[in-house]
Amino acid sequence: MLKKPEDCIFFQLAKAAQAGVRYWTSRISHLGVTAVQGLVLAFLADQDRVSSARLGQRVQLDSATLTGILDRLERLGFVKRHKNPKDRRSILICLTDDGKRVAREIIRISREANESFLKDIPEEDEFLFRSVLVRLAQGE
Amino acid sequence: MLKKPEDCIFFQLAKAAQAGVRYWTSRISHLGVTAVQGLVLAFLADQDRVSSARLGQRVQLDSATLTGILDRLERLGFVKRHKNPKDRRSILICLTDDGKRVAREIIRISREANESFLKDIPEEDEFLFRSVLVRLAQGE
DNA sequence: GGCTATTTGCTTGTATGCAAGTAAAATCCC
DNA sequence: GGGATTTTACTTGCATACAAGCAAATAGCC
Repeated sequence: MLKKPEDCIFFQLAKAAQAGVRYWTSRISHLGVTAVQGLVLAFLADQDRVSSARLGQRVQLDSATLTGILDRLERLGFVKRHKNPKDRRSILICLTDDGKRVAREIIRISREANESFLKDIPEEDEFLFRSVLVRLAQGE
Repeated sequence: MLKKPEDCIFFQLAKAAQAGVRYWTSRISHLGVTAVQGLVLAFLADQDRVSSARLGQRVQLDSATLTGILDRLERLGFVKRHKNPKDRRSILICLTDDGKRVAREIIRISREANESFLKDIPEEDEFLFRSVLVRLAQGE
């Protein structure tokens, strides 16, 4: 922390991310899903019938965490676990029809939500900001 | 999400913050504290003998969350809850001698950790990046 | 073929976050 | 002065995160 603890990058990152989760949650909670559940549905809409391991790599979620999230998405009726005939260890995560509908709506909402969350950030700063985020996320 | 879910700002923020927490954790875990516990100790080193409410405002932590964190810091012997003679509802959070030692060490580590976490980010980009983080964190 | 190492999804235990609600104490307002 | 409102710290319940470890299944290697 330079002069104050508030200057610590880990604090600043955590609080900005929390603000993002709060905002994103407020935009999709009426669909009955949480922020993370909504992101997982969006990833599944982009690539369906994937193994839990592959989905976890894509969403960058621990297998322990993902198991719980899939449990809840399955209980909500948005997702189903299917057997993988090619590999009896793995499962194939599939969106249900309901899941597909909700996922499409989430993707629609996300466009507007991204824009309005960043409305006070000049366009030319946004590109740099996002690229730093991605660089830091990869960073190790 | 523009073309891909990975482009969603809420996803990018969350993953960058997670990487930050992982890095920060790896730097201070030998002291026996978690990432958040370490930040709370740093805030207490900056301002000791504060009420839980005031500390919560400063660290931007929910009172429910802070209660648990203080429980664990107290169990570790780094913090003590004292009565506030001026207001019997509130408590004064105080660093113990051990807590002060650890907090000083954490602050020392944080300088190097901030620098090395951001080592691939050009200086001129860092200022803009941090200012956007702070703006988004306040944003509502 | 058969033994070993790896992969896969899961469980358990701990630590945040946050919504909702509580009891005690202080404050407001007439 | 005293009732209504607000503040304070806490509790409960749920949803991530992640370390550690498990059993079943597959892949690698001799």
